[in-house]
Amino acid sequence: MYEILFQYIKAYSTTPLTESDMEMLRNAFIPKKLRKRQYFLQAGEVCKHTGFVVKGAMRQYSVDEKGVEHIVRLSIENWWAGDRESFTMLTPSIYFIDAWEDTDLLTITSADLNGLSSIAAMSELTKKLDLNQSFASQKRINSAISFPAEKRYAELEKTYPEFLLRFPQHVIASYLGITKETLSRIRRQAVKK
Amino acid sequence: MYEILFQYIKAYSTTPLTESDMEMLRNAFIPKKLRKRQYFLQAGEVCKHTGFVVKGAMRQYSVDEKGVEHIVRLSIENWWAGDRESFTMLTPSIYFIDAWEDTDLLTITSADLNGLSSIAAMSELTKKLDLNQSFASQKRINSAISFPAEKRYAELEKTYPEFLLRFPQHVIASYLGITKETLSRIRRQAVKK
DNA sequence: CGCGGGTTTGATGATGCTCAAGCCCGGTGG
DNA sequence: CCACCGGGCTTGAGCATCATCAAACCCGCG
Repeated sequence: MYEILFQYIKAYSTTPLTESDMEMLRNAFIPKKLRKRQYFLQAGEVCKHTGFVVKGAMRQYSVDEKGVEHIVRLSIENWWAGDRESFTMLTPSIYFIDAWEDTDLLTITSADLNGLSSIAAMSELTKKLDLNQSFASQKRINSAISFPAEKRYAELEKTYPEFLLRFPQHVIASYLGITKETLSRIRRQAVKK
Repeated sequence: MYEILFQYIKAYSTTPLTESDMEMLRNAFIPKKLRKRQYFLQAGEVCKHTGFVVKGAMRQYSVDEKGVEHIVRLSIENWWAGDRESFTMLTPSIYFIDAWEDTDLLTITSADLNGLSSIAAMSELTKKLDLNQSFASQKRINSAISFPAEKRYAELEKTYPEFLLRFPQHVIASYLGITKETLSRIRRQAVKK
């Protein structure tokens, strides 16, 4: 279980992990299993843990006043789940996070994560992740305001093809900010070409 | 000129700036003046400098195949201008950045910025900025996929009222991902209430 | 006075949503 | 073995939102 996390950290960092580093990581990260549909976070709560997805798939979404879900983030193996803002600021979240498949996580609290900053590879990792997150967000904002639904779908297909295999269409539609009906029609058009 | 930057850094950090810190900052940050409409960055270039806005207002935007501008970011005093991804990865940018008003910047290269990480207040600052950027992006994505134009405008009015005073409506419209005509009509409706 | 930049208004049409119905398919239980 | 159910996907009709295009207006400024 932890091996996967170690591999992941190594892949992201230039400095190796010592045996004592790994010991610290094993102590700080707590395994957690979620069954399909089980909540990892509910709106209104503070996101006390962030989770590394060892196996499974998760959704992060807001729910509007009409009860419609709007998916802001999807996570599968080797991704993270958690509301970064709530987690670091310890403020109540506006998002729900739940498991879309049965999922194995390695979870950690904000305090424990800060405690790991002495591990060079970890501070390197969190910095890179924050940056990558930033870049991805910028692009998604640009897409959202610049392109029609059809193009955004094509882009998703290219950028994260894994998502299309792991999540049903209505989830993908919500991620793109459109309805499942619209996505269905877009795909029919796309096939024609 | 540098005083404003120092004040800004102090406001964001818990550690004070020493005289030698300030000396380093003065050496690393180069003043630059831009006239209205002058480019700070053009698509295809690598964003070699990021700029702290001492005075003025700037736009960052992409241009689609029809030649339409899509504004992804607006910066005024005490904000930063630059394409974070291109700047840190040294890859060509897809964005244009130009001055909307005559603008005074303090610019710095990626290498020089890294060199400043020895100043505690600076590494604290960049970390906080990255995080804030992350949070803001997440919210904007959520808005873009969840809410109709009218609500997004109301949100902008609440979050960044300064923007409405500094930029003309067609710029705001582009930032919201709608046309100037739509924004004009939205505002007429809003006044009625 | 005329010009340029910005805003407004109207008419028309595309895009995407809502609601409703039907289909497909892989369970589950009689 | 089949009936039924639930989840997901598709299709259609009507409607809301927003874009496009074109024209007019407003106003500060040379």
